[in-house]
Amino acid sequence: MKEKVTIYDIAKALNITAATVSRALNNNPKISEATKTLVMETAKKMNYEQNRFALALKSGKSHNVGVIVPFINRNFFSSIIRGIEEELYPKGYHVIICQTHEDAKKEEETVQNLLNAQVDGILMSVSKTTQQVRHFKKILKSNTPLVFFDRIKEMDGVSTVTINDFQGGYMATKHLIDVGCTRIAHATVDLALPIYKHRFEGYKQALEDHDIAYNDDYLITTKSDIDAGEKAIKKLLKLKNAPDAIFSASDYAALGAIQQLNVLGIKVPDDFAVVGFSNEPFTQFMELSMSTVDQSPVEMGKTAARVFLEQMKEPNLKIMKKVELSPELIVRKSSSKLTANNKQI
Amino acid sequence: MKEKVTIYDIAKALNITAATVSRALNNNPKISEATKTLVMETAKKMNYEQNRFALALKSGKSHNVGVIVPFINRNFFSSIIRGIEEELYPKGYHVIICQTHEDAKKEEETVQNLLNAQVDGILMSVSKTTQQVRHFKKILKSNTPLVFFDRIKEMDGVSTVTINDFQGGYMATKHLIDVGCTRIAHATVDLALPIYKHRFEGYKQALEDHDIAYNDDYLITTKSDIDAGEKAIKKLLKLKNAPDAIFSASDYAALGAIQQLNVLGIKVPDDFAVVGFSNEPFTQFMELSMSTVDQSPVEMGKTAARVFLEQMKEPNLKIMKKVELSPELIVRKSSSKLTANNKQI
DNA sequence: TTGTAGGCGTTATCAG
DNA sequence: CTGATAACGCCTACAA
Repeated sequence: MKEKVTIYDIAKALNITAATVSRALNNNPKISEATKTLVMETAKKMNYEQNRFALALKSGKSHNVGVIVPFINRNFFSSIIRGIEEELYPKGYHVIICQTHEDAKKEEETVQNLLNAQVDGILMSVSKTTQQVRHFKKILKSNTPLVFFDRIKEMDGVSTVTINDFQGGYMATKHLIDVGCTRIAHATVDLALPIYKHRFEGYKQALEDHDIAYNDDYLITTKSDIDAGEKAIKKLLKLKNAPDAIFSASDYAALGAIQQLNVLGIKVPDDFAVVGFSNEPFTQFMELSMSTVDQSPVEMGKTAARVFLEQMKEPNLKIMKKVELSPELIVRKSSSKLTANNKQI
Repeated sequence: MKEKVTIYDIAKALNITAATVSRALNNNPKISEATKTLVMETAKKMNYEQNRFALALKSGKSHNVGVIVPFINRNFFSSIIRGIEEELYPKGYHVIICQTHEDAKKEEETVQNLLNAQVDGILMSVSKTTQQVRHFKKILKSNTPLVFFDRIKEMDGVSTVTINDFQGGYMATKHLIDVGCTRIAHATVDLALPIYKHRFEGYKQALEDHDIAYNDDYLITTKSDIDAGEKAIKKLLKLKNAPDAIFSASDYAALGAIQQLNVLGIKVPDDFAVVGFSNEPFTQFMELSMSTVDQSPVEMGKTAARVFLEQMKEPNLKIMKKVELSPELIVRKSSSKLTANNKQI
């Protein structure tokens, strides 16, 4: 009952040869319809299942793709993975997931590992600590399609899917200006990483476009957690000319900021407006819901998957595609002043 | 540069035979240390990587495990997956993830799919709509270890990892009684599913143990979303003898309940206490943070993975293990009345 | 201690 | 249209 049935078994049953069975199963045009249907039927009858290993050995394709993210249980990443899975499953690919824990070394090791496993492609978001690109080059050298999403590393031959972080930063900042804020601080995480750099640049550009001088004191570098947000507020409020708003590149830091503002008795949004980034689920469930920038992660995952599929279609020519999705500003209570010409969501 | 080097290549380079190379690489005791190290070295030098397909074809083991969940981007599940990955990766297994979207048909198909892919085991949480067990039997018949986590189906030969939902329901309800509530409602999702049934039974038992009569009017079946929670509150408050607390088997419904209570101007927790279930991340970030029951999902994933590994160690004997983790009551503001003898977290 | 040969399940090439 | 055969890369009796 449990022994696998092979094409030989069904060949024997029909008094033909395995090659014919194989061809029939693969819809080879030079097989008579008669035997084709005959083979198909008995195959079904005998519960035949193609052995993927044999196929993989022969073809060199595993029909698996590797996905590497820092942590799986971060909503942003798990949503991307969801998108990838939904796009790739119908095409017969399985998704192998690995996490780096933001550790460059683990990332290198994982890449090597997936390469050994002969995945047909690697889709990944680069760890924060990654400096080297050696392991990425190895992927390319092995002729395996590589797609970066969100956290990218500029490299020749690698496709990327990102959102327009500049635009996101711009929108968030412009919104704060629109609701009447004039001293807008920015909390970033690490300006060495493109995503944060672009958000910062968008912030700066929005200020400039509205004749607000950029103030270095208002730029604060924090970790992406609640604690960091609290500290940031403490520090900012000590300034002579304290800000009246903050655009945080991290929802978590923004949350910490709001909590600290509450502690200090400063009214959000009236006395201090806050906008985060990422649209983490909790932002909409907070009593004082948080304005933020949505990155449509599921869509991002689907897009990354589609880029990979395109690449698979043209195995001989190197495609390098850069897709940029548009962020969406979501205005909620934390920045909804009555003076504003904005619509509440 | 990109052609794979095989054991034949390294055999040729050393003027020995591939078999010897294979043995050396596998640390076969009947190979001289001299050739062993020699082989090892040149293998490294030539960047030899074992072809996993060939190995898989020969051994029948893929070193992949399949994980099936309803949705990947639900914190509970992604945390479980995180635990599984962290436990299995060091042992050389890769984790393939698939989602059912709570669709029984998709679940069957996915199982079949993973079986074809010859995964070495399947770890899964059963879809809400699943009635049949045909596909599970197929897994067992193929001699593939099967581990259910959280959402299980009682079946012979299947290991399970769950939390003690009865205890969770009991703790939550007892806590509400402790803070002085006497008319405690319960929102469930589907009593046909073991997890919800057990939570309900815990609820009932706690009432009984404290001499509170169970009231059928207080049992309300909702979906697991915000909307459902709002409706539930509306319905409950129409009762002649309206409840003064609710234990919801879903954090989302609990959230909806709190929101609706706010709309109606009913003070939480003083006039109406709320406890949810699952400890979704948003529950602690709400302005009025929500009491809930934590299920330690990462630990659950790790445990499921360990159960799988045990099973792999003893391939000949059928192990059937039932692990039950303890839930943890997390008391937050939504149920922290001053009258209570509880500690705030 | 090492070599030889066969097989894991498929597919591709070459005949017929 | 179909059959025979080799090959994908590795492992393992069996022989030497």
